[in-house]
Amino acid sequence: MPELPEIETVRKGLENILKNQPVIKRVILKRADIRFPIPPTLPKRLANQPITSVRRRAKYLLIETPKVILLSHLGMTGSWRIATDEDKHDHCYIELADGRKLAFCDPRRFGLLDLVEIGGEEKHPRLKELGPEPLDTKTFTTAYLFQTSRKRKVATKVFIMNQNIVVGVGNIYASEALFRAGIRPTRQASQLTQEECGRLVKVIREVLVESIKAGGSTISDYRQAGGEEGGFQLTFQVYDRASEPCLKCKKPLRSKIVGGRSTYWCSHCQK
DNA sequence: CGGGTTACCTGACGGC
DNA sequence: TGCCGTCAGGTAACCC
Repeated sequence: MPELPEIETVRKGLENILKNQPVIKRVILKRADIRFPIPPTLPKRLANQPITSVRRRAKYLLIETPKVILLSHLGMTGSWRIATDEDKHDHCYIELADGRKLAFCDPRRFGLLDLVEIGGEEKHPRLKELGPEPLDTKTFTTAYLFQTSRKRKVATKVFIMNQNIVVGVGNIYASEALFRAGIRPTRQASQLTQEECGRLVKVIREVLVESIKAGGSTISDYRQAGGEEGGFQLTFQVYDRASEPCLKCKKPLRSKIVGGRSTYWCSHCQK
């Protein structure tokens, strides 16, 4: 479901919703596990804590309090909302002292809720292996991508979706970025030239930034934290457009499974 | 370790 | 109307 632009859009929405630093009154878990067990101490540790900030690392959201950080991942179908109703897939409610209630909902339960100790982000098992942020021009560079790809035999699409190489790129933006870069998804990562790595770095950043500006991509269930749909799905050039004409050359777009995921490209425009 | 496959889970949709 | 197969924005646990 959500890739970097969708998570960043949710982060901004939550930041806006929580900007007055509301105090958490009570946390209610509706089940003990989602994909992994939720720490049983989570409700107690968050109780009476003010929410001081909402940050993002990769596709994870970090809701910060002075004593502990609530880590969440939305998996394919997760969402945060101010709840005015109950959904059967709500797994956690955060009751705020101002009377509002935050709900974490995730029908497929591929998401995650966990705690991170203050200052312990580098040690957390889900965070410690993550690659650079694609929007950070200091760490996600042409030289970095070229060097890390040298001995990799995997398809370039699989390579850029590997969160240990670069974070935030999922199945949609991988296809979109490769189209923009003119690189076939199936090209071995080790075959990429330095120049191609430079184009990839540029277009990955470009497509993510454009999508964030549009509020992310809504396919079916992704919504912004305020419930609005995103708009970037209207600008997809290849994703989910198998056999439709390429917007550059008019040839029918191709699709096949690469690395277990549906993949779309133009065999004329991408080499 | 790198690379490939499968499993996890619910729901929507299309074909019969 | 219903049943059945397929697919979905992610990731980690398995294999070799």
